[in-house]
Amino acid sequence: MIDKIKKYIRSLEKEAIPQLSVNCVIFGFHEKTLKVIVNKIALGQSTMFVLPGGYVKQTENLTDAVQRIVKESTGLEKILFKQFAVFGDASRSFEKEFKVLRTSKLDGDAEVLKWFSKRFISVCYLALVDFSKIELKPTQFLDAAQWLSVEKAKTLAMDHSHIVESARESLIKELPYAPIASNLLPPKFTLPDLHALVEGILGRTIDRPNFRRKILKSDMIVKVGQDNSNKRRPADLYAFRHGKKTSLIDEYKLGF
Amino acid sequence: MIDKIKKYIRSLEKEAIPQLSVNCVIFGFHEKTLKVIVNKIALGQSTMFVLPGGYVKQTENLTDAVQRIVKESTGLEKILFKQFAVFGDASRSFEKEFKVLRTSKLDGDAEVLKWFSKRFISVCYLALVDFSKIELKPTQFLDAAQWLSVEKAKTLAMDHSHIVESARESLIKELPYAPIASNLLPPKFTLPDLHALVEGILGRTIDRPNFRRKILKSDMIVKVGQDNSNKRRPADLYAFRHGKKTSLIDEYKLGF
DNA sequence: ACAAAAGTGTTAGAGGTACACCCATGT
DNA sequence: ACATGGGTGTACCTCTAACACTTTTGT
Repeated sequence: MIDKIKKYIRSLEKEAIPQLSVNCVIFGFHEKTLKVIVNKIALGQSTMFVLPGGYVKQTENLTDAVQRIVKESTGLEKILFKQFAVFGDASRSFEKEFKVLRTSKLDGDAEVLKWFSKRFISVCYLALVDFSKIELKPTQFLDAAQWLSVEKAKTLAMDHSHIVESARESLIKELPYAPIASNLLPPKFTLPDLHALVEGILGRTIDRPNFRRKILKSDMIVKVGQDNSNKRRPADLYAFRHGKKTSLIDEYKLGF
Repeated sequence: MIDKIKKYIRSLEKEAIPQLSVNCVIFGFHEKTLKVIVNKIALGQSTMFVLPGGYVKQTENLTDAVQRIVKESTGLEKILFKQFAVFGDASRSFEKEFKVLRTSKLDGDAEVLKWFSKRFISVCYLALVDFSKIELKPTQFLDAAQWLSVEKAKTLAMDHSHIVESARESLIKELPYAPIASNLLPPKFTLPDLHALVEGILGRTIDRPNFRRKILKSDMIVKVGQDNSNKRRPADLYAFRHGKKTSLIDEYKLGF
């Protein structure tokens, strides 16, 4: 294992841009909750959770690196993503995290420790995926990824919790302008679904009747059937009209 | 000159993060126009304009690098700035720009050419300054910076025009949330000034009477006197109440 | 007196908020 | 029948957009 890691590090030193990484906050929506994908790292007795991420090849565009990383974790290819922040303070490295893992064999290895103690600048992207289409996969050095509710993602390694928080803020700011909902929901969905999603993103309640009217008047969704699920009164199913606007408000109003 | 550049490059190779740079879009407002600071590079017969920028030292936070660069160009220290995008496609370098400068001695120098042909990832920041406080200064390798109207900043070197355009979009999106106006105007200003500023940022007209009412009702500015300027009817002078909200709308409404 | 820019008033209509109410289904 | 969640109606109020109007200055 350690040899495999060393080999990987050496290949990065040749191919990758030094001290630069990419991290992805991959959002999904399930059971009325906004969730993100995290990777579990278990070395020795300690475990920690990190965001999916990786390095950028010299010959690779940043966006291509993101697509590669998202595909690794989710199998999906053409999804919506957006660069939202860069984290790169002078002290930003995995050095602390590595020193905590006393029980790991890696701890003693100078070459590996040195690599992970380097300062890294991370360009961060948020990505939106349809939860129901995702089959989480193990990646090269990690166990299978897993979903974690955004509310519970407060104890990730290094600054990754901050990255999630920042991604969420960015998502809120983008909500009015970008087709966010249509990327987080399956092709067919009910209005209560959409309502819960928007409430989940904003972190507050929205009057249900008013929400319905606003969305319906905007003309961005069409009724496509009935919900066959087995609960109470069946809800109408809707789909976003593609080609039409799919953002939740239609222009820069900004209060003016 | 060329030796000085070579020396600089060698110092960067020791101290700076490789392939990473910082660029600043420094906005100011003057004569009812939104402007940005650019540097003129004159080598041989050709000239080109670039955004203020520089490298990040290994031991330096990104924000410290930005402050250093802004200070170099403007002399100002505590100003508002915000990271808004990263540009870093695989083909992003100054190679083309350098090859165009046939008449320059630098063109023939392999070491310098190689340095400037490297792929660079640029973390971009927008900064807001009070135009009236700025005294533009020449920097290490450049003539004095100069103000250029945003509308005319379409032909900067490499992708710098795109960076400006992107900064402006970001500024518009931030307008409702951040204290933008108070950083672009002098401490005392008239309502017509503020009106023109917002129109300048948004790139469209706003009904003057309605604008006045909206701003005044928001309670974020106070009357502090009369304008002593020598035109027509004197306008009232206002100042932002610090401590109070200074953004143009007060909360995330987002259409809901 | 007149032009130009600052500042005030007014009105119709759109949009937001809050809440009461009706409807369809499973148990 | 009744609880639950889906879906509709409506009244009140605020905000917006548009434009007419008044005021204060310099010439």
